[in-house]
Amino acid sequence: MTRQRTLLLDLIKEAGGHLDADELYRRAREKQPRVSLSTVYRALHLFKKMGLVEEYHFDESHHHYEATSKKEHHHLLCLGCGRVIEFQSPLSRYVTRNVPEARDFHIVDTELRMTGYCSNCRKTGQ
Amino acid sequence: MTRQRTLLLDLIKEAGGHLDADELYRRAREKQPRVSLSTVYRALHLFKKMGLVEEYHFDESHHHYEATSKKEHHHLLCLGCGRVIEFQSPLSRYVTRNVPEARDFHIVDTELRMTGYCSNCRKTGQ
DNA sequence: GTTAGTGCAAAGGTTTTGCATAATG
DNA sequence: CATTATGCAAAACCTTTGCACTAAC
Repeated sequence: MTRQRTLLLDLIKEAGGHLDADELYRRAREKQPRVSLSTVYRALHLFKKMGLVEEYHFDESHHHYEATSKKEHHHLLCLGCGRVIEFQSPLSRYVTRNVPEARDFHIVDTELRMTGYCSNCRKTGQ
Repeated sequence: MTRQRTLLLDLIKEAGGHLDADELYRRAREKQPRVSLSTVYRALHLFKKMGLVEEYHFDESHHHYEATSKKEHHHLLCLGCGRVIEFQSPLSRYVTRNVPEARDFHIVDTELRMTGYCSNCRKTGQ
């Protein structure tokens, strides 16, 4: 555990939500101006492997990361305002119970991503 | 509609499963040796916007594309052999019915991606 | 001290763009 | 013939890697 890794993990945890590598890099440099992007990526890989952080594929271009939480949760992405709404739902249980193809599958990870328009954006005509 | 786009759409449809841009490019060149990768990407964007094709985020690096099917379906990815198993499940209905946060959301798209180990890979010790 | 992590810059893979040429309607 | 799509090469974007240097244990 190095100074950089401690900082990065703290930032991820205190962010609550999801960060991308670049945002994490920017926040890290405010505290330690000399951290490099490589360190950020290397730390993210490490944290992911250690199970401390989870990687999400929200949009087409790049990834988002988030501190692993105990509860299974998923994301709603609003196409209007870009807001990301988290919700809890035992989807992996639902799927293992209801989907024959999944029955003899040993599930490691479940990622549900729904896109659409939130109530606000629907009112304002998107 | 140009010669290239017709070919590309045909290839996507006849592939059944999912293709990435590069695979599509390779197949296209077998029929029309001079198509370019740019054309492939431009066509994929267009098809996506037209609703003819859907984009999936299976792994971290690049995207996969698939002809839009009528039935809602999702994917199981085996971490052992790389196999992709499709299954049908009315998950968006399940979520809109059971998740309060989703109730006043107008859902456009639902993408569930589960990773794990298929029965074969479990038997052979992964 | 030895091992592992860092910063920098350069390379990697995927996707996008500018521009002149060619094809479409 | 005007408009739109194409091919090519170059750029952009995100991520990874090589290597000399520094920090951790």
